[in-house]
Amino acid sequence: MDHESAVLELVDLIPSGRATTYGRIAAALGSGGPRQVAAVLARSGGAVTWWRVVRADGTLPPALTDRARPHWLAEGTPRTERGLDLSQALWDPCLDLSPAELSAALDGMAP
DNA sequence: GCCGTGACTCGCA
DNA sequence: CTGCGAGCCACGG
Repeated sequence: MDHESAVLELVDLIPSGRATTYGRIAAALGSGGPRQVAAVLARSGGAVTWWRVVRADGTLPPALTDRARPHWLAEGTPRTERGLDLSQALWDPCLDLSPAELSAALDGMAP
């Protein structure tokens, strides 16, 4: 299990209609930082549900917001004008994921 | 193995 | 409210 796969796997576990941030994922992994999560998603090229991962303020760069909006609408994700309403949509792996699921996704990455 | 890069974050002006 | 700067660290060259 490497860091990259763990990121992709964790992103894949985000429930429909919810979202999390680059930072929360990084925190759940216990290693790397937000930029690494972003780098992995960028490289994955749409092979995962990347639209459920947003910045700490609930927005994405404009180009990505345009592509993500249809998904948010289809999934009923709580939105604001600029992006997502994280006070309602936020899904934190550490809190909303069962320990078993979390450890399965990390597969021994976090201490 | 060193080096530039970036879909980030946070504090401060 | 907006903007800037420094810290961040795995990935690919």
